[in-house]
Amino acid sequence: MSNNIMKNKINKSLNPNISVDCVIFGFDGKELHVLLIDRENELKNVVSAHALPGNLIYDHENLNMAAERVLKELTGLSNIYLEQFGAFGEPDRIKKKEDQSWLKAVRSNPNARVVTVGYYSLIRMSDYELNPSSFAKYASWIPLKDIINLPFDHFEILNNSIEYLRSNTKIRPVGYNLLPKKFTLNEMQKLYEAIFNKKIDNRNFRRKIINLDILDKLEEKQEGVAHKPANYYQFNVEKYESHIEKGFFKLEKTSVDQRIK
Amino acid sequence: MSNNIMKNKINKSLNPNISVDCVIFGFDGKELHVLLIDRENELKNVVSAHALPGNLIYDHENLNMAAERVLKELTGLSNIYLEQFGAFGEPDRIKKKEDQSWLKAVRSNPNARVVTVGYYSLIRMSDYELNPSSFAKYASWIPLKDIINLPFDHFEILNNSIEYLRSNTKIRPVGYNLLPKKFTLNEMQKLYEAIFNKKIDNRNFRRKIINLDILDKLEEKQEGVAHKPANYYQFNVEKYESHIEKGFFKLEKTSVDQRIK
DNA sequence: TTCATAAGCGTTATATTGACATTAAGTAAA
DNA sequence: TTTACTTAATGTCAATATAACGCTTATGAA
Repeated sequence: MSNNIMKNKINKSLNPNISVDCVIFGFDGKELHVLLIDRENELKNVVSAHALPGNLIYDHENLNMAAERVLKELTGLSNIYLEQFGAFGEPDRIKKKEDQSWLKAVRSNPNARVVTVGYYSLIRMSDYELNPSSFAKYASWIPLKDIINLPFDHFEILNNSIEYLRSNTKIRPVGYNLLPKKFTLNEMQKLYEAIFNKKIDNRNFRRKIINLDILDKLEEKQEGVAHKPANYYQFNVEKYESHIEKGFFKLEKTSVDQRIK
Repeated sequence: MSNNIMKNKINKSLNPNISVDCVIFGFDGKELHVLLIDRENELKNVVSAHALPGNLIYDHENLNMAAERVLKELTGLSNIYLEQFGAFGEPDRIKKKEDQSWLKAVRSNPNARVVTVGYYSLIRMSDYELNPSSFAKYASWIPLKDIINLPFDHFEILNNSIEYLRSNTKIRPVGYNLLPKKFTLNEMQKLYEAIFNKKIDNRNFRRKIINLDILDKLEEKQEGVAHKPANYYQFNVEKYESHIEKGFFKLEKTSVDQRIK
């Protein structure tokens, strides 16, 4: 048989049994958001308009490539570092009644059993929210706390990704991907509070972060704020990288579980 | 074994694109071992006789069930707690030339693209090595350090599982599943040294473990050993469970990388 | 001028860590 | 029965990290 024909065939074929789903976290300085696609563009009358960006993979691409491609196709985002956090394979995970009409609309084999691989990423919302036209028609940032259900097993996948994000944050600094280039220590603290949904003592947080020696203090300060202006900081990439493998963040005992007001 | 009958039966509902592979770690008091199946029972002339126990999943079972079933079918082990540690989906992961004959022998669709989900577990070798007849014909314990290659991407999967095991061990005590019911503190220390492949200061290790307050000191001592007999300890399951989420183990700086003699 | 708001700082008591060396208890061999 | 051998078991100190805690400062708004 001809390799080329074979190849072309394969290249175009979506594998009916394997998909990827992406959980993209964004931070706006106050709370965590998740990037969800808006399925109303594809079909009216779906029960829940939002869903995680995800789709079947091609047989010629690996899982990372698939996640990057799917994310780009569905949200316009590209060059995003994605990290795998789990595979989800309940046999009935896409069998819910309310999900069938959408499945039939977008899948050529809507009854196939699909195992999905979850990827997650942390990005600066500000890098993308300024130019929403590129993808806002199909995707939007939804505050994490407002997401109370999702189609298929996406809500479970989302919860898994949060657990993963938290345990990741305990062993490495995560702000580099989520915060703007320049940020204040309080913004950083709020990020950590948002991730853990806990309050953190500001004096201890500052001391810990400063002692990590991964930030450079800039000359610049906030302007136009009705309070003492905060100093801007930025990550020192070199030092940051060298700390990534060391493990560094523990919650203190007093940062008990409590909703942040 | 009636390979053909099995094959035909299974084929009706085996998903050709999704498999699970299991990395079962065992500890004999000295070093880590991995449970590998012996493919010579199925086919002569394979390049590497050993492989991770793994196979395609059924469409009616979830990933955990599949891993448990596959493990039991290939090694005889059952009631093993398995934990997922990653999905592996390189398009060419089962395309190596030397793996094709074996694939053709055991798969009805040997060219299908397969994404595999890795599961791992830690077990007491002593629970199983005493009764090898149950599975030793098809599987055997291989010292981790002796495993230098494996078919497909199994070596990469194995290395991933080790990384996972290590980071897991840093945040929770792992001995419960690997050590015998009764064990000495030195056995436990050797387990940690085996996992991290580093030497640990015995005084500091003892202090840390004792301070965790997850062990009960038994009245019993070693007998018949040509040195001061060590005290036996066992896990206090209640305390152990309550510590699991707390995170507890850090390597000290002096435990630099070095082969244990 | 005062007010409201968030920024930014410091100390103390406690707990944890790492580094390090000697004695104890048993078996085996002489 | 003495000695040798082997692994078990223990203690301390200095340095570091942690948690708890309240007041002052800089700015824009009223």
